[in-house]
Amino acid sequence: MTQPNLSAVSAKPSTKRRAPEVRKQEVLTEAILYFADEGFDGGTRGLAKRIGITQPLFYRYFPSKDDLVNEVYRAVYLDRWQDSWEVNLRDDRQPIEARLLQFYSSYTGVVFERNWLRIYFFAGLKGLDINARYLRRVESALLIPIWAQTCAAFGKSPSGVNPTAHKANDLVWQMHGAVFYHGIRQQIYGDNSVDIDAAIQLAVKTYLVAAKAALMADDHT
Amino acid sequence: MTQPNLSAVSAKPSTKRRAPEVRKQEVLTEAILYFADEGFDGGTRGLAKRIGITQPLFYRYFPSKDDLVNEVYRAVYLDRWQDSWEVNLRDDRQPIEARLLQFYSSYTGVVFERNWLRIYFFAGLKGLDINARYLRRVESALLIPIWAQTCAAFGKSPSGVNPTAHKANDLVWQMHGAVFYHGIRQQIYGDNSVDIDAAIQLAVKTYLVAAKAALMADDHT
DNA sequence: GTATCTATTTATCAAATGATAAAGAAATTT
DNA sequence: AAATTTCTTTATCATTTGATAAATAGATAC
Repeated sequence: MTQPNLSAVSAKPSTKRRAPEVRKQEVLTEAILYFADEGFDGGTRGLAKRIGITQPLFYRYFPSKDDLVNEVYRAVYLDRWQDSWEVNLRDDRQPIEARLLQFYSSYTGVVFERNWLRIYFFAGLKGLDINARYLRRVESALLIPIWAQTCAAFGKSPSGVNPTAHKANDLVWQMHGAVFYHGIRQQIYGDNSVDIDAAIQLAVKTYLVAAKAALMADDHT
Repeated sequence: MTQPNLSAVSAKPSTKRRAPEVRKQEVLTEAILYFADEGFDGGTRGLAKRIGITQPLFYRYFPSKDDLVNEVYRAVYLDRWQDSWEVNLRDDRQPIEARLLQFYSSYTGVVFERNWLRIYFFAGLKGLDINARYLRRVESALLIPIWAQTCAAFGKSPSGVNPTAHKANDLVWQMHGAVFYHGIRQQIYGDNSVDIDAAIQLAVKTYLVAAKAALMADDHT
């Protein structure tokens, strides 16, 4: 009945024992990749296999799959926000165009990463409030400051501006949307003909021209 | 053992017998709504309940769930393409601005419908080629013609244009992306502060200004 | 070296999934 | 009205899912 040699041959040379914090971090790191690939309906067994552990081991580190998913969110969205974005946008030692180019270069470097964007859309489709919350932060911490800095760069005060037919931030949203759309095409649709840098340059340039025109139009501040 | 009255009371007054074509269409129509809500991982039992039939009945009309899903795609994407888009964009009896406004009004009316956009993203995340195929059609049938018409409107020939730092269609992609992004915010993220019409007007206006500048810049045709 | 602790696995569960076969019921044909 | 066709349901299956309990095995303490 006993097969002493078989167990010695076939068995697992792989999984070593880890310190709890190490293992938990390892699980979380792999979970990000896994859920980005499979969506949140991806099975815990598939994830376990990818890590090289057995499926019930999750439940020592996370009470339920939902808890794991929530930690994935936190890791992806909160931890990857860079405060330097907000700081650098306000640094008026550099011209506004340079600041915008630099910001979008850094921002898209984070946001147009496959995991980030895919998880973002999985969350949006699932009706979670992650996206709305994130967008609110983007608007208040990034887009509104961008408009304020743009106004300042052209010697205007944001409050005194009377936009012709659109709300003040619409131009910023337009630039942001144009850039973001290229990331979607690249990462979600798998279109590899997209040139992000070119898109950023064009969007920023177009934005500044349009903003200047809008700000100079009502020249009676 | 027999409960004659119970069956008469509780039983199903709902499901009537239908002609095959009618039922198949009914299933397809509801499947679009259902998969747009739940994603393609939504269960066949949930869909059956929503229609008011039993789950095995699907397999009389569709060999497998995958086949049903494929018919959903076809119905949503192929059947909703409007040839008038291509025609009207080329109708130079109207100024280019009016044509663009009219086109995006009609286009977003179709594409920014909840079902359409959600299924589009579910497909994209699942790695299906629907999106890439659709985008190729958008580019060849809509965006490239838009650029050609724009050039014509400013008295240029598309081939003779030497764009400064970007490819010829980048400006069109930028406009398209800015508009599309608003649909995403509205339908995927559930942001109801989005004003699509305003976004269209701004995007078209900005595009035409930028295109004019780009076309007039290299004035040596 | 034995005992204790804890990280990991094996075995297992209940629920849900896509799918099939056979039974039932509403039409239609004759 | 009986027979036949076909639309629909009931019963059921094999897999897969998230999750738990008990057994194993690698550490550390004594």
